[in-house]
Amino acid sequence: MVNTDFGRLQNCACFNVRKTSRMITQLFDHALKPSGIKATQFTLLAVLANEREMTQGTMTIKELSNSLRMERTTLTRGLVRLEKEGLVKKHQGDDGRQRFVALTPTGLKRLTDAIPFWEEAQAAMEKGLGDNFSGFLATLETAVKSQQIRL
Amino acid sequence: MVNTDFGRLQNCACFNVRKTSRMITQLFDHALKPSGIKATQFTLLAVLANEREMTQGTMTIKELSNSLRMERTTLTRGLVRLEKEGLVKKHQGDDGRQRFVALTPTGLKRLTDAIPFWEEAQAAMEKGLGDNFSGFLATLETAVKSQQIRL
DNA sequence: TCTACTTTAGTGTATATGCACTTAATAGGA
DNA sequence: TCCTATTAAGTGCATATACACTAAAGTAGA
Repeated sequence: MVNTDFGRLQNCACFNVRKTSRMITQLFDHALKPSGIKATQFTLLAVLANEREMTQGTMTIKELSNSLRMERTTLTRGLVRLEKEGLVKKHQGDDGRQRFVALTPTGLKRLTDAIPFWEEAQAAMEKGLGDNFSGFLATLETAVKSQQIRL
Repeated sequence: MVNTDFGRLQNCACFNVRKTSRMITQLFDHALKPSGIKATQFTLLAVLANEREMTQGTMTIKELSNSLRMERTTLTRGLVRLEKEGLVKKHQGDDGRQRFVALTPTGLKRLTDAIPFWEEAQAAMEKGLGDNFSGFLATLETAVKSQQIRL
């Protein structure tokens, strides 16, 4: 007997997280419009800025990819675009295989200029979710951690 | 005084939901591999199957796009691919502007064949999140609802 | 030191996503 | 009835995403 209750498929974790992701990405992209960068690019620049602040150093593509939990080759394509705009720069280290990625001064400026627009979108989410906001982030973190096998 | 505390950017709702979305999508795509469809296509077929079951009818592109909260043109591209594979079919109604979309028998079979693989991935999420699973879905729903202005 | 394995990054290809714009069809009023 | 506004869908273009594969560099053992 084949199960034809398709309604339960609407509880699909993938469908729901992607739907939410689309909505939130549109919100952030819209808010960031005046800054000239998209939400994903903002994220990249932010991680690089934070890393520079914390370790005074740069990260390899692989380290960045682990940190963002983004497929390495996806990251490569994004960095190419940022590099073309002069926002990041790649350096070769002692190990000739590795590429270290760092913000340029232009990239840092672009990021800091974008922050107020990011704040708008982030505030909209915080307002919308109210007390649930930190729970929202925590839940996402839990979901990611729960499947950390496939890194 | 410029704020240079980039650490707080890691609480970005967009970054975190996209990260989670990437992880979960990889999990589902991997599980669905033997079925020959990807997670997003599974979602599309599932919504169409559910709608057929519920209303005996078909949906227009616009209705589908609202239901999935997916930009209409994104949906159009996805449907073209599914139509090429013979999984869905578009029909023109009385209103010549509208296109009604329906599962084909092949599409229905592909979907039902894929369900066991979907169950695997869904079960992995349920196992990973444990008691938090329903809360996870509820949180995503809340986030989407909280910004429903931009539909 | 040579060779085989491993590690790091890039390419080819395909899907997913959405904005700006266009096209086609309907609706509604003068 | 015609003209204009609205609505539904499609196209051009660009970014995001990831798998399979390739290339290059380092590692380690015979």
